[in-house]
Amino acid sequence: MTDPAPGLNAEQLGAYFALIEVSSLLQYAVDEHLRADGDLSFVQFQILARLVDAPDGRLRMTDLADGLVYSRSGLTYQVGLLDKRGLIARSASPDDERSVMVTVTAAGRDLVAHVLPGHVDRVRQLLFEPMTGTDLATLGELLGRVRDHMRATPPRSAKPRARRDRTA
Amino acid sequence: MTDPAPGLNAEQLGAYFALIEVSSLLQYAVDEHLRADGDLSFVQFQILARLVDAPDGRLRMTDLADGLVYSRSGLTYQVGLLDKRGLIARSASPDDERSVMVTVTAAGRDLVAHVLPGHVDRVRQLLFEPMTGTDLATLGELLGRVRDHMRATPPRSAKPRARRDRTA
DNA sequence: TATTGTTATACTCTATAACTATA
DNA sequence: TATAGTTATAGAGTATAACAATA
Repeated sequence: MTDPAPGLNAEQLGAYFALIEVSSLLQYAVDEHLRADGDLSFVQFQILARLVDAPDGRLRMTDLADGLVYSRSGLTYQVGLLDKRGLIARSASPDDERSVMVTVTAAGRDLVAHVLPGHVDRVRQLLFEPMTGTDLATLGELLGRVRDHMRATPPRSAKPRARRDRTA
Repeated sequence: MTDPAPGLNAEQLGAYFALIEVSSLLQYAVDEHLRADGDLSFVQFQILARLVDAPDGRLRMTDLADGLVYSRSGLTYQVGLLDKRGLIARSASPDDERSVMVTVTAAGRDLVAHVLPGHVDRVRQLLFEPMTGTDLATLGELLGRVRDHMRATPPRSAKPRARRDRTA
């Protein structure tokens, strides 16, 4: 900072900070709405949304953990909360007895449907209102590319379970 | 989702999700590094970075709270932690007796300097590696515009203190 | 032996509300 | 009365490690 910073120029720094700030503000606004309108945290909403999107509304715990930047125990905790509220159901997987299938219930789908319009409103108002169609296409392509790079590159949240060499 | 979602088309949805995912992965990686290399959370690093950037390395608590999406008490807590470690110092403001000036200490500057190269490395590797120069310029301009829009538009984190009508 | 998931636990963080002091 | 900041408190969330069960 101050003087350009060793390695990132001013332009890069600006883009980096803007990204952090934009996503923070967006998540803050979206989280606030989800809690008020559906008593859901953003993480819980993401879990439900993924399930609604999945074939038959079902995913294994592991499939859920991937994609969400999340520890296994954290996911168990959140899924447990959703389970208590009857928004999802857990069942044994037929193929692999170790796995747990998570399925959205009708109530879960209803809640997502209830919450989605307002959610989308906020996103549109905050994120997309100041964009042109060209902006949108550019941003989507670019961020998609970056995401793939991040997912592919090096250390993922889905890091090997048994390793503890986190330098910490 | 599934069917385009009421109000956001597939392209918008993709950009939205990519943004959330990219910033989550980035923050996760960056946070991990900061903790390992400097025992700092991302929030703490942001506080220090803002101070290092400020004239005379000083800002009022209120100035710090703006910009960071943060409650006042949360900021007091984090600044308190930094204070205990001798990375910042607090003092009364000469002009306004109510205000508290926060100043980075030499130790704080040293720590930022120590941590910055690795921090920047991660950001560059994850975020900027898959970008062209044009991409960078575009992204910076676009996100800057969106940020200004978000800051200007409606409800900010710096929301009026005395209001409690949060629909909650 | 590796993988899936849960649990127990300990801790960090965050927000709300009440409070003090100054403008 | 409004603003700046702190504190007490209480709760949500997260991660680590240990554990059970299946592959």
